[in-house]
Amino acid sequence: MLSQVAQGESQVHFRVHQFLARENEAPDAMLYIQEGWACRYRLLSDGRRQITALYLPGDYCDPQWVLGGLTSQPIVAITNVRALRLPCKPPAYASMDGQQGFWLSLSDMIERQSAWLVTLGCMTAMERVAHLLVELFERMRKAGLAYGQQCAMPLTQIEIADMTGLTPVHVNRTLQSMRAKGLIELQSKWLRIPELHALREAAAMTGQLSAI
Amino acid sequence: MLSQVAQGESQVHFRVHQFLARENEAPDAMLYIQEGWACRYRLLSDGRRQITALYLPGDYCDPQWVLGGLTSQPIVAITNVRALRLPCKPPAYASMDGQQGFWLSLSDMIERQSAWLVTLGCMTAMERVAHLLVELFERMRKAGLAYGQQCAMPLTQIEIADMTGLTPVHVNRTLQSMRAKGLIELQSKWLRIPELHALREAAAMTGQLSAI
DNA sequence: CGGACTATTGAAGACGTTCAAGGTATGTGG
DNA sequence: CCACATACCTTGAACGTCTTCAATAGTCCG
Repeated sequence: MLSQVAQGESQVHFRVHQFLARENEAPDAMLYIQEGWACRYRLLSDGRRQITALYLPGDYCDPQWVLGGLTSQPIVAITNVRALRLPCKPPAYASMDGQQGFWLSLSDMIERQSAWLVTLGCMTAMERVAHLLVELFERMRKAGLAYGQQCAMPLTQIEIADMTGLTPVHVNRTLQSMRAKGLIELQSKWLRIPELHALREAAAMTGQLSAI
Repeated sequence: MLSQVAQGESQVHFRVHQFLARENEAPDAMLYIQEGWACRYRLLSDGRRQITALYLPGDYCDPQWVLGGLTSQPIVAITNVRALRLPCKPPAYASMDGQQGFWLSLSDMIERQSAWLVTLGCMTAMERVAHLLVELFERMRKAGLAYGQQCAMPLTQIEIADMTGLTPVHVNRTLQSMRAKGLIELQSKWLRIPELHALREAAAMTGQLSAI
């Protein structure tokens, strides 16, 4: 979408576990992720954590910032991240006219969030993990980062647990069960999906349109 | 916010269980809810249902429609609904300049959705139900529809179950447990919260800012 | 009054959690 | 290059929360 560094834009880098944004900040710029993964999350006082959004290459971070207000949740790098800094003075929606891609991005984020409400509210462990892996694969493919049936998958099982609302132990057992069924091959941060159709079925995503 | 019927606007009414919107429609107008409750939901092929948004008086239905695209989820009336029809031709963001209230509304909706991801991903049954009741009460109060410690609460236990990701049976037991602890009084569609502070604590909402 | 939906209660069972321990990678510094 | 530390993954056993199934009682409305 953005192929070169234009006026006011600059490249920034973040290392694993480094914050792209902290809580209650007034963001002055959005980030266009070029490489690496990041996530937004909420931490409860007793240590429970829920990841509420994932940012992959090609994503804006965070689209909702243009609506104004403070950042309500921190965003942290899951891998090393390279991004483009896009200055914006919220509420900056006026200046976004014609940036179809950006509004689509906001719309997509809301849509994904809705889909995750359904997943967390209705689905079994297997369906949740399957849903996550399908979503990741299809987003990576859309970003041109899938190679045949494979793509990078840098999430740890703890991070998968914090996304799916499960415990790390149960995520482990669920992944093994999926491996045993031949639904996925997952090792050394690399995911292969022999039959996407089968995995989508296991995710109760039949009938839903693919993200492609 | 809107006190009279202006150009192009018109009042519309919906009865309980009537659709405000169906799936895969191209919405040509937003609705500004004046009276009554409605909800957006997703239904799975095997009957599981997740309510993904609640629309109360003073809410726009649905803010994300201005971002364009088709409606991805149906919206149905929970009670009789009176609303104002606000024509808009998406993408209509350009014409929304200066409508601060509207953008705030979109921002609030995204914020609430994030909060519900946390609730569904991390919280116990008691915390989920408490969270829902606190949120409803504070939204009703904001709309000027709370009277002291009380407000209307037209949701059935089945609808509470579909919001919280629990079974109706367990919602029933949870509500009784909350009544036994003196956290709520709930009967004939009317909610009273003796000590909001205590209920917020039961909802693990301590430290979070009130919606007021 | 009758029918449909909603609320309540009990008992049994499943899915996921918790606790605990051991094993395997990964990276860093000496 | 090896030693060590840290983080991540894997496995087992016991437990708990929530579900499921089923039956009864209450409420609303034509």
